[in-house]
Amino acid sequence: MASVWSSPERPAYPHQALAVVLQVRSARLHAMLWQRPNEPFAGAWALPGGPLLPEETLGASVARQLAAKVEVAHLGHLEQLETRSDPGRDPRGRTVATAYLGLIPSHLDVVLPEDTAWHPVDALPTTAFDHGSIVLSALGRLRAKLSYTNLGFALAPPSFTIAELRDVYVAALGYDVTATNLQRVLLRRGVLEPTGELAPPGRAGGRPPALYRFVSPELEVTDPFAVFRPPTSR
Amino acid sequence: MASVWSSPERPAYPHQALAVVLQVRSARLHAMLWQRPNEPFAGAWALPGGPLLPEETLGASVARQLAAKVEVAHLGHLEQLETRSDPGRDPRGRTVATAYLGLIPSHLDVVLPEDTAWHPVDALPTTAFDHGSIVLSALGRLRAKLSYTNLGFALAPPSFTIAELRDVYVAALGYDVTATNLQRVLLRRGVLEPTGELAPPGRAGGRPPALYRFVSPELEVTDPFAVFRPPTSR
DNA sequence: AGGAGTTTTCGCCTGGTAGTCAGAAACCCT
DNA sequence: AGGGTTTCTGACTACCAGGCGAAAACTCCT
Repeated sequence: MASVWSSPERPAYPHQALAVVLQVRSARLHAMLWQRPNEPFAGAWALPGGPLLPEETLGASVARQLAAKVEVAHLGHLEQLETRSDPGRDPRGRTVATAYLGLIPSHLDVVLPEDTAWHPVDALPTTAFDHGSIVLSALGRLRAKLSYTNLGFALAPPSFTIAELRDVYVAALGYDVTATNLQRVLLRRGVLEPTGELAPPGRAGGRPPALYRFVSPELEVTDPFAVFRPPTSR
Repeated sequence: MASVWSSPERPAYPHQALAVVLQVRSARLHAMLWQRPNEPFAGAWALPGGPLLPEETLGASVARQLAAKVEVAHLGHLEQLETRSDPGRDPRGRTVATAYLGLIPSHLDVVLPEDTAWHPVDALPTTAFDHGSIVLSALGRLRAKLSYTNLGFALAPPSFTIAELRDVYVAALGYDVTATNLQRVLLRRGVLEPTGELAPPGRAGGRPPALYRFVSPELEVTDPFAVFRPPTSR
């Protein structure tokens, strides 16, 4: 055991950082994928990513690789997901990959390179390597955190009406939610606050909706969901 | 970007698998650590772990490294935590480490090697590298999952009284919980079931408590805690 | 054998939160 | 001015967690 430390061994394997970048576009949740020109998996769609450099953290590596695709400043959130190490995950030889989850607010219109495109997560094309299952893993993480954190800030525009926010949540969660509940819950938790302004009504008329914003652009757990929580904490 | 795939580059860095193994002992939550004999961090306590071998998954690697310390069959649960990649985390040179969380049921009396010992998590000794913060990360994961999954099965004996189970939860969570609530909640969720047997009362007398067991030894999410859940799911 | 002490078990009550629904409010268009 | 549309607000219901106290079941001591 100590030998590991006393002689940091050479090899290991190429380590790459991958990113599952998600955005709500046209009321559907999309993942960013690029199409592989070469074997293996030529023509299949893969997650953006690349090798970890000598003096780089994984987080910095992901950000650097993504810079080739999008404005990194557009990322509303970036967090580590999991590390895949199956020796057979790349037919050419062993690689270890650490996947990240990246989120882009829905109001940003991202210009992608030629080989890269958005794909609805509920209708993914043929994917390369284990990237399909990594996308599913990212989806699970996003959906869980949307419910018990304020993570919505990373998917929503700077300000929005409750109806617009509802569309974002419906697309991301994949099931219907009512605007009434969304508003009441997020307001009580202190996740949302009104800006004081109103948005113009739609062309069909209707009462002008109030505009809201997320109170904090930092990830916070807003529902402790600790069922055996101590009496004083509630 | 494609170059990454077409020529799997050499270097990368030594990749190791680490494990935070936790067990409730004498009503306190303990972490398994071994004392480093050499520099750096000579005398400090470190997490068990070691290098990833050529044909090994990270999960298998962790299990193999732990076999040097404990019976792997004793592990009630093992899951990946996170991957640390800070270039400065090892003063001798760069390493990347993937940490796992391992749990051992409280009734097993694990015999540890000479250099290895259990330490209460609320009074950790001086730790090596970034291992102290990794233990804290594991703690957070355990405490969260105890509340919304059936993870307790990995910390508790095969059968137990509610009072015994309460002691395990109190130790693991770090705060007081009432036996009444614990019983009612876990029973309603279908996590616990009575064995039908009774345990003998303590030496002071008292009503003989019923024995319970966890219904499933597999990790399951028992509280969807999805606040915006669809109507039918409840 | 009976009573005191101990521990578990069960039922009731309370408070807080999510889900539903209907009506009021505010605006556009004809 | 009135009908259509959308948002907002409040009331009602259901469910669940937390707290408390009484009843049950047992041991020990006298």
